[in-house]
Amino acid sequence: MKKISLKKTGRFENQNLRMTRQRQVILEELRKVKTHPSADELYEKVKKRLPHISLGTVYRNLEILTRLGEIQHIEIGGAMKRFDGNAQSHYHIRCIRCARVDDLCIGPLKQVEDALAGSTDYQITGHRLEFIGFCRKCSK
Amino acid sequence: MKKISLKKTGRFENQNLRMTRQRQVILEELRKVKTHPSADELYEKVKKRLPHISLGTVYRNLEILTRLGEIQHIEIGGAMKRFDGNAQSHYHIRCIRCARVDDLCIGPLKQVEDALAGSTDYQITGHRLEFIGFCRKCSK
DNA sequence: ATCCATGCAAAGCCTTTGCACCCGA
DNA sequence: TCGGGTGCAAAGGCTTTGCATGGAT
Repeated sequence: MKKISLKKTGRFENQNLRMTRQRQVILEELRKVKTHPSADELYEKVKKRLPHISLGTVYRNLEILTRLGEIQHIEIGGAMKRFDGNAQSHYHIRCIRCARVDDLCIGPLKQVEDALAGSTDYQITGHRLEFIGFCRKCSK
Repeated sequence: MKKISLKKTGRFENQNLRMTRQRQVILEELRKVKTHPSADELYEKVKKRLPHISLGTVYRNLEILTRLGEIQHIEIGGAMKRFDGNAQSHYHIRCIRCARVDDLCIGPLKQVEDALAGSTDYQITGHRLEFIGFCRKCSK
């Protein structure tokens, strides 16, 4: 497998970060798969190459790599669930900074699901769309 | 405040569910606010009217009400974070039944953010879109 | 009178964190 | 060498669950 190098980007050096064996393997294993593993699933994969790695290290590195933009979280919102008394289909917008969530008054965008036509073998039942940005208060 | 009645829909009776005072108040309080409270925040509100209610009851009812379609969760994905080795912006599709997540090969839909123009005072920085449905295996 | 729902508390789960030692640059 | 990184384990925070009791129909 081609060894992944991030040195050219300078992302690590510029932030006083080091490329440890653990970090490298975590990144390689995540890049290798097409699935979207949880931290624990990735931990299991990495452990085959580095049997003594700890789950905490996996978490720490995933957080760092996400911050650097090398990988991404799949998830809208935080770990804490939020509830909406309005069961009607509508979209939300979330503030990056203060985590506030507001409703949007635009209705379901038909073109969204249309755009998907033919490019998946899933049987689509719906979609969820969330915008992110800064709320008025946090824009200042 | 207008008392909420779900009896006309038969949603409760048909499923051998009962409309308890706790369930009613939880639903009323959630309908009353425009924010999107977490379970705990809602618990605090409900507790003002029913001081002896337990957090567990709030959780149980939110789960039931969501299942009935009376309210909705705001959150894509589950409580467990998932990671993607591809930091490029792309969309995901998630299977309702087995929770599997796949990438979609359609790029960012420009019209999505365009559709929002003028209907929010947020400073938009991006959006997240996730489709939901049944994967091929679970469609059978 | 049923049996679903509740309150309480314990258990679960995923994630974060403190600390002493390790090691990449 | 030096300070970021690691392993380990404990702590955290939110959510779920077991159980005896309560209450809606």
